[in-house]
Amino acid sequence: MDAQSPETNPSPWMPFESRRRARDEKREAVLRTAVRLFLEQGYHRVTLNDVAERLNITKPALYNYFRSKDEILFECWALGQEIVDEFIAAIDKGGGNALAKLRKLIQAYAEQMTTDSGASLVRFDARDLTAENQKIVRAAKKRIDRTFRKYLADGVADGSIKPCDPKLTAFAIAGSLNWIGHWYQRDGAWSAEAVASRFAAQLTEGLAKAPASKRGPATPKKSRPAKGGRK
Amino acid sequence: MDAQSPETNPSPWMPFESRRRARDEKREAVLRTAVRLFLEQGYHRVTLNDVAERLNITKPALYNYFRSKDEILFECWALGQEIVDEFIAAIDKGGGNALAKLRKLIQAYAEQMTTDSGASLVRFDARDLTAENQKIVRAAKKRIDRTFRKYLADGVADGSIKPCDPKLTAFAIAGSLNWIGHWYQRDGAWSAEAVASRFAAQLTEGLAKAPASKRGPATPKKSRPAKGGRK
DNA sequence: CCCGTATATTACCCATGGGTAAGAAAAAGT
DNA sequence: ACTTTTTCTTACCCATGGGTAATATACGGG
Repeated sequence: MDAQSPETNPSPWMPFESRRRARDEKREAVLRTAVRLFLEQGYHRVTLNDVAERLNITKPALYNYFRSKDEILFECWALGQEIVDEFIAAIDKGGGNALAKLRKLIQAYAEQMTTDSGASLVRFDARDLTAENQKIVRAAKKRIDRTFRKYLADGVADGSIKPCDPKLTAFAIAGSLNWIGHWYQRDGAWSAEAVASRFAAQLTEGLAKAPASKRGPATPKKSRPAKGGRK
Repeated sequence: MDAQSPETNPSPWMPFESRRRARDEKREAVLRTAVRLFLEQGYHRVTLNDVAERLNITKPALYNYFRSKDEILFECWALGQEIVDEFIAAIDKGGGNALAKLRKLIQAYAEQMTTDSGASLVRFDARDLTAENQKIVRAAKKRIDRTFRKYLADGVADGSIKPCDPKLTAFAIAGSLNWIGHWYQRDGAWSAEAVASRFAAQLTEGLAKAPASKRGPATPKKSRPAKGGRK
């Protein structure tokens, strides 16, 4: 993930300097700044002046890139959702039985929750969007939910997961994962990958039918040299 | 806008009728209405006029009972927190080993999440409150978190729970439970108690050291472990 | 160097909604 | 009754902040 130095502005608008970056880069810079501010202070407490100020521009300049505040919010959300859709597609195409796919999904989703764009998926309020965009958000949430339920149901069917109610279990897992977006902070004791792998292990070990010996033994931290993040 | 919800018109201010209820009842009625509206539409989209209108009064009348909008929000939150504090105290005083207490806590907390006052604990944004009230909220959240972690740590210590990281596991459990406040709706297929007991079972069965038979905990020893881990 | 286009700024509009002032209308006290 | 206190209403204030208009500045091509 892009190194965004603390507190500094990665703004393409340097006060008195080359202001000639490509339009898309500026658009993205707006979104990165907006996401950060929305998460820090909450959408309703952040004004467009705040966003603009942090970018060394003025509010009306934002309207060259976006039509409204809620469109900015939506695009922020979309950035995060895009990533989720991508890894869902990748996992779905990949191999493994249902339980293995579920583990991958949990791992990827948990990691996503530790990022700004991931946290925005659960910490933004869809009701701040237009009716049309709310529909899009609802559809996306439904896609995620369906994926979790499908893996659970498939796992029960193929015997890799012990009988459970897919709907309720999906809610339980999603809740655990979404919550990461509320408490995780980069400067904490746990790396994103560490949190994700612990969650993947812990959330599935109660579900696996046979003693989960695929990769991580029941004892968590011995065999996995998962110290610093690879990648 | 729409007509009053047919079943729910607990307003002591009937249009042209007895307006003589006790002050505290009216205060509570304001809070019940406010909680409902805040949950339905979100704090920032609800105006005090909206709240007043649903109570058949006008906005300034609210200021006889509250000093500000954010005080109303805080009192709404406090109603829900009070209940949590009560059952935490009850469970803590009650019997059972750490695992049993954890189950009780999960059950009670899950049920609370299916109520308006419970959902408000996780769906309200503390940043809408004054700095002092934010401190109170943070302290309360910390109390809950400490309770979960304590039961987990005690359980690991007394052998009723298999080794795990109490902090991370507490987050996982709390996340599942808090999420209930986001998806549960009373008119769904599941009763609050049913959801709660399923969660209590499912979230702990992966933790229990011995295969948990339906009711009888594996080892109902007299274990009353040291309680003062830290304070 | 000039002109068209993209981009940014200054200055403004105005709906919204929290909050208040002043006084009417009930309750309660005497 | 009539006075006092509490409760509620009408009418208003005004800071906030999303959004716009008019205009200025930079940029790229001829």
